[in-house]
Amino acid sequence: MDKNTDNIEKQNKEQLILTAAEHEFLTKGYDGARTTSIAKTAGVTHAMLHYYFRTKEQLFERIVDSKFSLMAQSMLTAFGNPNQSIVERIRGGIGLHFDFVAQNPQMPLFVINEIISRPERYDILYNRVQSVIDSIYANLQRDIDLAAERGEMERIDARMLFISIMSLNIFTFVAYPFMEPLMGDFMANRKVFLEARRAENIETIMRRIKAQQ
Amino acid sequence: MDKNTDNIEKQNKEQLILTAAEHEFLTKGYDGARTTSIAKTAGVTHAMLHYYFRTKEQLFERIVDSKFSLMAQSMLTAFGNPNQSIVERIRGGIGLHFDFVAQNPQMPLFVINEIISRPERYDILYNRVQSVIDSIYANLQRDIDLAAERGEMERIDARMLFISIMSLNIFTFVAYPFMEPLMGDFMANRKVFLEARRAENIETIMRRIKAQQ
DNA sequence: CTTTGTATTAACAATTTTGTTAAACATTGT
DNA sequence: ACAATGTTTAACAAAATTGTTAATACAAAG
Repeated sequence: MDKNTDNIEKQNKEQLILTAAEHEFLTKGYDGARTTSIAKTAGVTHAMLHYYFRTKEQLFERIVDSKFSLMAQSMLTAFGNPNQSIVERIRGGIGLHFDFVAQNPQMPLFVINEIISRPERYDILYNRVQSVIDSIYANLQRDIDLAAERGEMERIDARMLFISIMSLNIFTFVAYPFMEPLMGDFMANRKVFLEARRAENIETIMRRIKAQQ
Repeated sequence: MDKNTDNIEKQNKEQLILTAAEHEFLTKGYDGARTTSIAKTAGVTHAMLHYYFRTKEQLFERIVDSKFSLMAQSMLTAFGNPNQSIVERIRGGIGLHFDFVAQNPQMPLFVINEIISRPERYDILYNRVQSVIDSIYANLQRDIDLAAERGEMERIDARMLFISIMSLNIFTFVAYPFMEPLMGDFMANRKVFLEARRAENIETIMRRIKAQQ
């Protein structure tokens, strides 16, 4: 009668499936993923997978939910920093965001693909983060305007800035497999390249917002 | 005995399938695409589809080939301009590239997804464009270095510059469905937003390469 | 030690999807 | 007219994939 009878074991099985599913969905997308393949990777029969998660759909939602909130969080927390100057907060935010994407390089493409193929499903999700985004944007824009008036930086629309930062940071990883074979030695050492790219992105944005004299 | 008996009709059928297939593959990817759906959209029986293209795979390759060469071409021609100064060539190239992506907004994601899911297949394709890229890069880098020595612009690695431009231009469209609902009125008018974004991308890169005094 | 709910397996069912085939149909050159 | 070749249809076959079920094992509680 105890639901948690064998909690360790159960968590193991369920967790094994979730881990395998995460990898399968992130690398192959919903359509390319196979429940049999997930079960095989997890080392369970595919009936077990259906026992725990009923349908492929439900298993997928579990993965999507965790990845989405992580993604949204990363983009927002990077710029909510404490009592630094706005310019330094932006500089630090770019780096933080870059590092997050570097540690979850498949996530952006996964999220983008998923939203494109089933946009209607994410209305609820959007509503949940909308207010947070609005307030972050308002604060950021206010600080930018204030700093601009003091001549510390260029006046710029915070949303444009946001898009530019995400573009530079995310595209690096999204297009990595596409560019790597074309760039010869330039991207051969991934770590070296990513460090240079990180610095380049920061430099690009810093110059964009630097006050013109 | 004439293979081209009813050439108009045949081209119509074959072309109808190709057009429908292009749309299906670009919007749903290989795994999400259904040959029955393609046939239905094209207004032919699904046996017809197999008659003309034998397999889903072969039909897909027809689409991929055309899209890939277009994509590669766009990235390369944008910067091969005539006798302008290098700075003006770059400025113009960003705009040209942006406009190309604007007219083919689904292509980058399609190409990236395809390369990620079957990288091994594109070795031949890469070899074909490798030499062109190498020569474009060499010329661009040489012109940049010369201009930098004359103090007309900042010295910068041409490949880094290339990646930044592609990031800014492509990400705008790749992430459009993701950002649009989050940005409120900002992206409501697509045309207005894209024009502003185009200008912003040019401005960002121009500031990046502007000579520091 | 029986009951009860959960975990597990193996076999199977249902559906979807791709691909084939044989026969009917059409067109054109001779 | 008719042979030859390409086109089209409808029905079918094969495979893959998701999902179900019935039987059984197991662990814990009473």
